[in-house]
Amino acid sequence: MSVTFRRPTRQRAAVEALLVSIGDFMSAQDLHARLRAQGQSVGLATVYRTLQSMAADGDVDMMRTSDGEAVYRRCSNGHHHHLVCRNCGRTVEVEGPAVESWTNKISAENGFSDVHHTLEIFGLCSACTP
Amino acid sequence: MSVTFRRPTRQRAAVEALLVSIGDFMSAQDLHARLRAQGQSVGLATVYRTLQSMAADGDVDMMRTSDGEAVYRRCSNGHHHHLVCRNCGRTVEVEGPAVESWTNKISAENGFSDVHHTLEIFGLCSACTP
DNA sequence: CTATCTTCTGACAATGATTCTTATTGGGAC
DNA sequence: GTCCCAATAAGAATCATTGTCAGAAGATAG
Repeated sequence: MSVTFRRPTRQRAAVEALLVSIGDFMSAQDLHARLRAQGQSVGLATVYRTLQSMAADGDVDMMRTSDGEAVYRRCSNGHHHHLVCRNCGRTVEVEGPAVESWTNKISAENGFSDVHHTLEIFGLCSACTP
Repeated sequence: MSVTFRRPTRQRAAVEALLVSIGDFMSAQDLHARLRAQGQSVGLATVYRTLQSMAADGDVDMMRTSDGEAVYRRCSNGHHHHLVCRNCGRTVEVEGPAVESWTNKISAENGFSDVHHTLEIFGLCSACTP
């Protein structure tokens, strides 16, 4: 568990605060636009770098939308997955101990080590079901 | 199961043949470069369009690498997941009925319908384990 | 507090995958 | 063969992401 030191800067604080206030997945571009709209002056590259370091530290959760764009969210700690509404974007965090053990078993059976996995579920939430 | 009609063209055949002969995941860019190297004249946009339609028809399997690039592979039919070596790229297809039922259960519990999911496992294969 | 060391940041250029545009081609029904 | 329309080629355009590098701002020793 490498907990690299990060300097507390205005920009880092702004990104974190915005993530907290939104509480939902957002792309780096979107985050940057909102910071600008708030009058906060933060560079786009900085937003990217900050999100990457936060993701590396486990402070935010990163996932890719179906078209490959990276989106980030302030997240509870611990490994979990997402149930995402493909219509309204609502996201539910879910845990699956059974999935964890399954991936470990499968990996071991095939001689794979040092594994991690990604699992996302896309569908229509109750509000968006016709 | 919507089986849209596709015109049998030289380009489509070339893409399919190459996917079969390689038998492993490859990006659209890579596929295009190889076709060119073989002397086949196929446009890049055509490769993209062809792969997209093939993926839509279920003829190939699409997954995204950790850096967001889409890669495609001629695949056995049916839903399955992948165990990918992050060092050498070797891929093993795995099936997980338990995972399927788990995602269905979770989705139902949260009121989600019409769901699909993505699951990829990344690790080091036995040959690449130090 | 000041000097200094280092990391972080900002502006913009560069990259690279993917999509768009438009004129052209070729499959297939008749 | 002829006509129609989907498929294609070429390159431009888009867009997320990363690289560059000089300057700014925390940290820390003195």
